[in-house]
Amino acid sequence: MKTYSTNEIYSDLYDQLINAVIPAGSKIKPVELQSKYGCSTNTIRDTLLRLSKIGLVTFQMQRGFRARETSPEKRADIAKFRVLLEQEGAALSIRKAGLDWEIRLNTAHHKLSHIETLMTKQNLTDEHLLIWSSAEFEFHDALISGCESDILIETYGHIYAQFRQQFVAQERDFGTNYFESIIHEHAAILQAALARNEETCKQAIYDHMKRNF
Amino acid sequence: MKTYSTNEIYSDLYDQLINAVIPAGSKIKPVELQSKYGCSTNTIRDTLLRLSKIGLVTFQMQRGFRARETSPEKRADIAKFRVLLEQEGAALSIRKAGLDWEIRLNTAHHKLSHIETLMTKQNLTDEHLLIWSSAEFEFHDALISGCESDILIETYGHIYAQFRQQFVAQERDFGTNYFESIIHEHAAILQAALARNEETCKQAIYDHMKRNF
DNA sequence: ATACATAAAAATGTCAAAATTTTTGGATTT
DNA sequence: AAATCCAAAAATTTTGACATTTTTATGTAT
Repeated sequence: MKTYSTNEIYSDLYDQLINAVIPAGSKIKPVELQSKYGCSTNTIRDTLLRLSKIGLVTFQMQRGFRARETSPEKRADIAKFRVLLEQEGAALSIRKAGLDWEIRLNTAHHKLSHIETLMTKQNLTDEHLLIWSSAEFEFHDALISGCESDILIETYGHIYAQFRQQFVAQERDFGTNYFESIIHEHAAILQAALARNEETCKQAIYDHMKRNF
Repeated sequence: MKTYSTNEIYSDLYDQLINAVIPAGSKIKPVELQSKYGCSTNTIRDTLLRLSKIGLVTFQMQRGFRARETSPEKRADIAKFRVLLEQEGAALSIRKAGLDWEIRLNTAHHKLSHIETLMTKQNLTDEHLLIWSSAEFEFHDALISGCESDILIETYGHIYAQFRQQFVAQERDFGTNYFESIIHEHAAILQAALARNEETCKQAIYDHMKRNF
């Protein structure tokens, strides 16, 4: 039987929350996870407290933990907030960042579009989805990485995680069309960013997200 | 000797962090707090993990806890991010909120301006500062309360707390002028909000914060 | 003196048991 | 049938001891 280090417990739970293996809104009981991870309930508690920092888990005194709730309203709320942060982060990057940023963004986009092209041709496994998911984050993270605001980047990371949590269970109807659309959307964002066109870039970010409102 | 409930430990530490009794950047050792609060180190650890959710405390595996670091750059960063969130929250409130919001905002402003007027006349005790601080938050919180975005409101709360933590130690040179200035700034925000003028309100928010950039 | 290795001390993390609180399910009353 | 009460069960929190890791202090070699 596999034994888990605390960090492994953390990232395993993280993945399960992100991929809705632990469904949004469901109760999370330390006792039930104890046997799986081979540790005490306290270690689980500790880990869940750390996950509550990024908002994947909610915590109430004497009532324990839950995977963060979801609803159509909450999904729209997160999506809109993500747009606000990403637009600001991208605009600041466009204004302030240098060549490093352009290279980083380009690289991230290259990886992402490679994976996305694959995914229009093959039927998609969970494995693919996991790789895609992290590549997508890296692209968006690269986009805002030149903004020179640590707190914006930190907060965006939390919101992106929550966004995944809320939507992943939702859109299992990916289909070929979906990836073909977002290939173009990501390309539009990249192009506007490299052209240093703030308004076009903001618009492209909005267009990329608007299906989720 | 006073005994503390866990919630009291939490809010006591919260206050100490907000008011820089625990200075920004300093190490926080559970063992040292244990005797003061009359509990085990684990309970302190638990509480500190919860405080790290709102960003007042940073945590690193195997390295324990610190009050969040401060520096001129970090202060400017937090202040600018606060402007972003508050401008968006206020603009959405202006667009969406109804009479309830106006009343709530007006009430909060009334309280705040009363306290601030007092503070131009008397010399200010820590007691006053504590009351002012919570009234100030209530006003800004009321301003964005009509935005219909839970995640924006939640995040704003965290950022506001961090803002206080970063700045309270800084501007001990309050002086009479300071309160006379912010009385006008708060009034300008209120007036623009009630007039439903988004751009003016955003500008007033910016003006209120710009001394901190 | 500087750098490196090592031992002692301090701090942090993990555990299992005990104490506390909440939830559950059945019996009783309205 | 709905609401209230109670006791048993389950879940959560707290504790103190123990294990691990990091930090500090000391001594040795370069």
